[in-house]
This record gives sequence, structure tokens and C-alpha cells, in this order.
Amino acid sequence: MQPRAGRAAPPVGTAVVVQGWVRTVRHSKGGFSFVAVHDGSCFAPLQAVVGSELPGYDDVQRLTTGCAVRVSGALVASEGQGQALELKATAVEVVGWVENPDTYPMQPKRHSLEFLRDNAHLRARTNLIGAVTRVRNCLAQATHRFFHDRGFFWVHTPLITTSDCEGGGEMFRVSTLDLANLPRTPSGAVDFGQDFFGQEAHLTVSGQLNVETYCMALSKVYTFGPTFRAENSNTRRHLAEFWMIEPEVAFADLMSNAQLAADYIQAIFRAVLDERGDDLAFFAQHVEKDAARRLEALVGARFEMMTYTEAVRRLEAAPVSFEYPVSWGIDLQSEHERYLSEQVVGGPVIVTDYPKDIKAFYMRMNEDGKTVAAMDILAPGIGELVGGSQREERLDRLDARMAEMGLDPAPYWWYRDLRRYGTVPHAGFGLGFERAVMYATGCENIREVIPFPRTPRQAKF
RNA sequence: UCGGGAUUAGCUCAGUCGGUUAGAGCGGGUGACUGUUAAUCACUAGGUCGGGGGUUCAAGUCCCUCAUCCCGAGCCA
Repeated sequence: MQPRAGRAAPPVGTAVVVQGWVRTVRHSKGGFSFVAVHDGSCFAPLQAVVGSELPGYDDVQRLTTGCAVRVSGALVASEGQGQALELKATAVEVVGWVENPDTYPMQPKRHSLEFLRDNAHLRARTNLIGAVTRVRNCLAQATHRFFHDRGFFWVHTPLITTSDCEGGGEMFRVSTLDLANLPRTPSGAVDFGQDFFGQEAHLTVSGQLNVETYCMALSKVYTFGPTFRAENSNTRRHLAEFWMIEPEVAFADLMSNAQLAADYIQAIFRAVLDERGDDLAFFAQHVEKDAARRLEALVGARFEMMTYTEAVRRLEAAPVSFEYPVSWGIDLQSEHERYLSEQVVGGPVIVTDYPKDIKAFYMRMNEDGKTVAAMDILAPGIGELVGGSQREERLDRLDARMAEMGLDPAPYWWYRDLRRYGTVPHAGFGLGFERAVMYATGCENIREVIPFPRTPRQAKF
């Protein structure tokens, strides 16, 4: 219906058919009505001017917010303020009425975010969720474009996994066993041998280990799909089901990995600035006035690099008192990460070489024997945006780390095999997709940036 | 999971020290008016005050309890 972002508006006189949902209706006794029709293609609705002489005008007078309509006509220069073009209707058809206008939830007014979540099946019709959805799509398309242009292959790693050892986090069980009548082994334990997969199975918490296998063949790969955490996290930053992007590059070290991550972040946010100016204007006005400015700054910024050891030194020297005291060896808290990027650097910063004890077993051991080749990208206003590392490609070192952390190597046999057969240095990172959408839109609650949020006690839609 | 806050009309909220018939704005309906912009004006309908229990002559208001939501923390992306 609308001129798409980045394209010129069709000229006056163009014949168009608009199909969409009514946002607002205003009737004039001058013999016509204004019907704002929205089809989701861009932020703005299109104002249709419907004359009383048209067949079905009595229906138009009964229209309310939410009705579905089809309006035919021609684009004309608007006689009113507020829009350059409008649709001079030649035919109007009500495709779907709102059954009970008195209780239709989506009124032309500001609703609370909690109310919108309770009406997730209708909230896509609002300015906010519509704009978020277009920005989310823009970030997703830009992600695929970025990696495709650089010769990466998108690998569909499994959602169901039988390695109950993928790393941190509670996992959701996948089972077809009858919960009311569980099969038992002689020792009394649940007999998962009789379950669907013949063993315990869960939803994945990360595609990284799987995608490394394809990295060792296709060289440059990435995952982009849902992941699941059964943690009882009740915060505005956590979901039980969320999407992650995890690139993995063979013959790569930590520095090239950091460069890739920085390029990637700038590419996807540049796409939002280029393609979704209409939606960004809305966020600036109604959600977070600095959101677009923050994106501009990040896209134009040079990413500074700093080792963890240097970061701790700077934090210890900081003339502020943190809630959590700083010393070498601690995991950086959100307050520390934000101080580093906002106060110390004044822009995005890549912190590298973390103590081994606060990082995962698969990260590559440095020569000092105390730190690993990890890197986090910290950005102003959000903290950690990306976490990644060079992976441990040396089997003896990997085994030593697993032993040190008390991990049973047996279930990791196929992951270890990658180190036995043609192992190469490789590196990758992970980015929580919803965190990126939050950053781009300024939304403070992650439940607004995914269509159907899954959180503890909430999966009803 | 822990700590704090909240739950009153379709929505957003007010409701004093416990005291007569629980209010407003928006939305809906009716009418007036207008190239209008979440229009404006008038009239009108709309309530088991989250559930349960208790204190009291009297509870939306005080106490206990349960549920749900929000914010913060932990976990983490």
C-alpha cells in the first residue's frame, strides 16, 4: 500500500488498492469520512477520504478501530495537514467487522505494555509492536545478508539435543514418556532407554558445539535459530525461548574474530538506520529519545581493545564505588561493563583475555596459563552485546581443561574428534538476537521485541 | 528462587482518618459540529473493587493467605 522505505513515493494519480485494518475514523458532515488504514508495510497508515456518494457509505459510518477494509482509489495530494498524500476513494468494502467495538482491546490510545502482552494476538496492530517487528525483520535480513556476502553458510543446528552437557543453564526435557506411568530400571531410576530417542533428550541451549563440526568442513558458518533455557529468570532481559546468532570461522584467531564481530554489529545497525527511519522516528518520540543517536554513534565508532587485566586495572582506579568490588579474577558485572564503555572508553570496547576460571571449557588457553582467548564487546547503554572466543583446538589442552572443570569427556567424544582429525585454529562468537533488537528500538523489556515471549508461567499464545 | 511494589469500569488511573448511592479521562452508544489528524462539544450506558478467610456496628480502605503481573537481584544471551 505504502511507498516502501528507501523507495520514492508513487506519483499523484496512481491508482491503488489498500487492504488493511482501520486505525481511526473521523466523519465529516461535509459529506465524507477520513479512514486511516494500516497494512503494516511501513509505520504510517494511509488516510482514505471516502465521499458519502459512494455505495456502502452507511457501512463506513459504522466503522470502528480494528475493522478490515479494502479501499480502491487514486493517490492525491492531501488537502489537510499531517500527510502529503492521501487516497481519494472510489470504492470501499468492509471485509471484516469488529464484532463488539465496546470491548475490542486495541483502542486508539496508549496502552500499557503489560496489557499488550496479555493481548499478544492483537498487539501487532499497534504502532509499537508493528515498528518493533519491522526492525526485528530488518536486523534478521541484515544478518543473513552480512554473512552471505562474506561467504558464510547458514547451518541449521538441531533444537533437540541428547548431550545434557552443553554448558550452563537448566534445560527443557523432551520426552514422550507417560508422566503418570514412568518406566523404571531395576534400580528404580527412570528408564530413558524406553523414551523416544532411547536416551535423555533436551532442547538446545546453544548451537555452537554442533556448528563447530560444520566449521571444520565449510570454513565459515553461522547459526541463527531459537535456543531454550529453563532457568526461572524473572527479569526484563531474559526469555525461556530466544534467538541466537553464532558465527564460527576456521583458520581464525581472536583478533579476526573480534574484527568480524565489530563489523557485524555495525552492519546490522547500519541497516536499521538506512531502512527503518520511519520506525526509528517513532521510537525516538515515544520509547527512548536517544535510541537512534546511540545507533549512529555505534555505527560510526572505532572499537577500542583492552585486555581484561587492563580493564580491571582501570576499574580499580575508577573514582567511583561499585556495588560489587573489583579485583582480578572476578566476573565483570553489568555496572562494570557499562562503566568501561560509557566512562573509560566513551564508546564500544572489546575486552579480551579473561581469566580461565570464569569462562567456558572450550576457550583457548593463552600462553600465560591463566587466561583464555575470550572477547566480549561492551557497548554504551547496554553492556555486553557479544561474547566470543578462539576455541581450544589442541586436544591435550582441551582434555586438561575438561578434567580441571570436572567434565566427563565421554559425551563430548564427537567434539573431541574434531581435534583428532585435521584440527585447525578457529574462533566464533554469540549474540542474543533480542538484545540487539532491544538496543535498536530502545525497548527496555525483552518481552516487547519477540512476537510471543516465553517466560516462567507464560506461554499462552 | 529472593526482596520490593501492584491488582478498582473495555483501557489508563483517582478514591482522604474505616462511615451514606465507588469517581475521572479515554474507548462504546446517541446527537451536534468540523478537510479531520489519538478531532471537539453535549447526553448516555458501563463496577461482586484479583480469589478466599478474618477484625469491626461498618472494609475498595485494616490483618492473614493464595494467585497473577511489574521492578530489582541471582542465573545469563
